[in-house]
Amino acid sequence: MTKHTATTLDYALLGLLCQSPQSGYDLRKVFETTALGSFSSSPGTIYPALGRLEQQGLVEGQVDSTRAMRPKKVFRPTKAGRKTLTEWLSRKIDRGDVERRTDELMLRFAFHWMLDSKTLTRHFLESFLSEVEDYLGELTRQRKEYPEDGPLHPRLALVAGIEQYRASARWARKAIEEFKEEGS
Amino acid sequence: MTKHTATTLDYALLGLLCQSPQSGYDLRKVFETTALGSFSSSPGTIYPALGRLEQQGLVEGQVDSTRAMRPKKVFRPTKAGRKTLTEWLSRKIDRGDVERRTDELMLRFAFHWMLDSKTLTRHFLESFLSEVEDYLGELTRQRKEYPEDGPLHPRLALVAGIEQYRASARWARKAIEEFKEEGS
DNA sequence: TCGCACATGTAACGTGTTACATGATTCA
DNA sequence: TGAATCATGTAACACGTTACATGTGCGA
Repeated sequence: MTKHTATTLDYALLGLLCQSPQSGYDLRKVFETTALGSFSSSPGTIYPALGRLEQQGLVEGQVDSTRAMRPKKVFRPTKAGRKTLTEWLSRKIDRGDVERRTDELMLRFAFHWMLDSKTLTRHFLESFLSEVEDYLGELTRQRKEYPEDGPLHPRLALVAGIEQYRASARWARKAIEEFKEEGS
Repeated sequence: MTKHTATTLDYALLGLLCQSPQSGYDLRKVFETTALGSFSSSPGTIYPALGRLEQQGLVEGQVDSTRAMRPKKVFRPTKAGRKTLTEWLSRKIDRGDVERRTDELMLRFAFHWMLDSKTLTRHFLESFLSEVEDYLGELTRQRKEYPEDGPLHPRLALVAGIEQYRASARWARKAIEEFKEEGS
């Protein structure tokens, strides 16, 4: 029950378990076969992480008793686990998140269906967009201030970043539209 | 001199020192004020990293003797250091790089000016583009196979990823044009 | 003289990476 | 019988994060 700060992987696991209870092995397959791959690699990370979550009382695992031999420990989130996850989902987005943790933000967004609230999702997208636009301003300024005679490659790398964030901004604007309608 | 595997931060430091010799404090400011911020935060990371690089003989630091009191250790890359860096710059790009280390790839590209070879840079961009297109195919397939009745948010998160990689692909195509001309 | 920017470091801690270890079940 | 897949873990290691420690020089 000790209060530890959870890592991105912890939240990813928690989120997946909220979708459907499953074993460590099942979770590994999800990471291997989907775009979530960037959040974990292998047994050495995932099993200890599940153990930690269990110790903290965020998930509970029970050995599947139907199959006698060949144990399989199926984990499901506890009430505290769900609360921790939703707290994370609704956490305020800051500059650091968009600067160096965009992937984590997208993970958060993916799990937002749990909240089942168009308002909260819209709010998430709007503050995401606002931070992205802010940061885009900063990047654009940096590109403008880049010395004319400086090497070409760093400038292009900067442009690559700008284009990526522009793409994120466009995506967010479009997504906001999808959550504009009234209702749940 | 022991052979250790270098981290991204190590290469970032090495690359910056190839641009101009400077102190740990100077380097920290670079990380704080530019888009490179995602690669380091603070003294606790950067000074130990410099120490490691020095032990491995990749950089050498000498205390600025002009200022009597108030020491300032200026680092510059050794020949081995430059070699390590260029080896990294010309390393083959694989799927894992585009899947989970795009930022590192952009860092590599930024330092490509050191190689001073349009051919190598073009080659870098072409294989980057090819891997990105490959991965885009995979992501698109995942989106198509996503169940119709599945939750909306994960699908949108997937689309966000797709759009980001599309932006990268567009950027790469444009950049390749800039390195098409004959010369150096 | 008060505080800020300069300038360099160390220590504890946790976590990801990599590699290894173990054994059951299924299928060719 | 051998290989691949299912299924869960442990151990060594290094790195990043965070917080702390220390002291100089300069400007208000």
